[in-house]
Amino acid sequence: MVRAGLSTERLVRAGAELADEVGFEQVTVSALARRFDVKVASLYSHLKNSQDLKTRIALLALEELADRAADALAGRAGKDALSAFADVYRDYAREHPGRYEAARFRLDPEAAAASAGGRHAQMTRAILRGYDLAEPDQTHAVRLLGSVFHGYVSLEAAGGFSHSAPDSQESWTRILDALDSLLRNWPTP
Amino acid sequence: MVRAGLSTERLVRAGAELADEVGFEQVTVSALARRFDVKVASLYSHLKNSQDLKTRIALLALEELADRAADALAGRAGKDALSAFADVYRDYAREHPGRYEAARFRLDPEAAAASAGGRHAQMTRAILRGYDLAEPDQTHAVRLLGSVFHGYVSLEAAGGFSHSAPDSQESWTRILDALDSLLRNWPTP
DNA sequence: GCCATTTGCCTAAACCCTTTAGGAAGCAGC
DNA sequence: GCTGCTTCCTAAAGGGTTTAGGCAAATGGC
Repeated sequence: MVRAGLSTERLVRAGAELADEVGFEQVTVSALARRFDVKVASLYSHLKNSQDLKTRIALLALEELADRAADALAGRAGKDALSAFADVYRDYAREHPGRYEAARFRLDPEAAAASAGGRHAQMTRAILRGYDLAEPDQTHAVRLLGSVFHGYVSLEAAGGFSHSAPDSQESWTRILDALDSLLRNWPTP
Repeated sequence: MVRAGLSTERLVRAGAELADEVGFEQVTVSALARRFDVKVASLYSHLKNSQDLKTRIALLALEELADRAADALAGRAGKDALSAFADVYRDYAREHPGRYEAARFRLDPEAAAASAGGRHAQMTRAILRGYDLAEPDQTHAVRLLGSVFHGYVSLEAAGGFSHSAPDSQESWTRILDALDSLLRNWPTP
C-alpha cells in the first residue's frame, strides 16, 4: 500500500484546480478523493470538513488575486493604475473562473479577518490617491469601484455580455474611461 | 389519507419563501417536502428535478423584480427614474435575499430566453432615454448600470459594507448621484 | 349514486456526498 | 529492529436526489 502523499497544501491546490475545471460549487471532498485515487475518509486527516476545504480555496484565491494586483499596481498611478488593477480582476476571473467564484465565497468572520481582503481594500484606496477625493467620498468611491469590478466580472462570467454587440472588451475599456472621468469629476452635492 | 394539494405553482412559491428564510443554496426538494409534510418522491410529479425547482424560483424572482421595476419607472424620468429603479433592486434584495440570489442563478439558455431578463434590459435602456447617449455608448452604460447595481447589492448582502462608516445607505445615495453625473457627462474618447 | 379513469401521494430502492470511529500499515528516529 | 506517530483504510450512519411501480382519492359520465 503506497501512500499518496496528501497534505492540506496539496489538497487545497488540487481543489482550486478542480474548481476551475468544474466550478467551485462542484468541488466536493469526494471528487477530490477520486482525483488522488484515495478513499474519501482519508482526506479528513488533512481537512476539517467540506466547509474547511472551500474556505481554504477561497483564501488561496484571495491571496493570489492580491499578489497579482500588487504586482500590477507597482509603479503605476491614476488611470494607468485603475486600468491595471481592474484588468487583474477581470483576467483572473477569466483564467480561473472557479477560483474567482471561490474568492466570492462567503467567509465566516474569523476567516475573513485572516484573508487578503484587507489588502484588496488597501490597494483600492491606493488607486484613489491618484484622484483628489477626501473622506467620506473616498469610501464611496472604493465601494463603487468594488461594485463595478465585481458586478461586471460576474455578469460577464454568467454570459451576460456574450453574443451581443458591442463586444465585452470594448464595453470594459469604455467603462474604465468613464470611471476615470467620474473620479476626476466627482460630484459634490 | 388526505391529499396535500400540491401543485408546481404552490411548490415554487413555497420554495421562494424557503429561499428567503434559509438561503437559496439550502433549497432542496427534501426540505420542501418536509414543509408540506409529504414524502420527497411526491414532489417529482410536479417538478422535473432539483434543477427545475431552482430554475422556476429564479424565473419567479426575475418576474417579480421586473414587475416592481416597471411600477417604479412609471411616470419617472432622468435621475428620478435612475434612483427609483436602483432602489427596486436594492430593496428587493434586502426584503427577499433568497429570491434575489435565485435571480442571479445561472439559467440554461432556454430558460434565460423565457425569463424576464429581456424586460430588465429594456427598462435599463428606457432610463437612459433621459440622458443623451447614442449607441454604442448606450450599451456600455447599460452594462455599467447593471454591474453597479448587481455588484453593490451583492457586496452589501455579503456584509461588505456593514460595520464600517459611512453607512451603506449614504454610499448608495452618493453613488447614484455619481452615476447620474457620469451619464450626463459621458466621456467621448 | 356508481363506476372507470385520471391523478396524487406512497413505498422501495439505488446512488452519491458527508462525517465519525476505529484499525492496520508505512515511516522516522533511536 | 523496535516504538510510536501519521497516513490511509474499512465500516457505518445520515441526508439529498431520482426512478419505478402501486394503491387510493378525486373527477366526471352515465
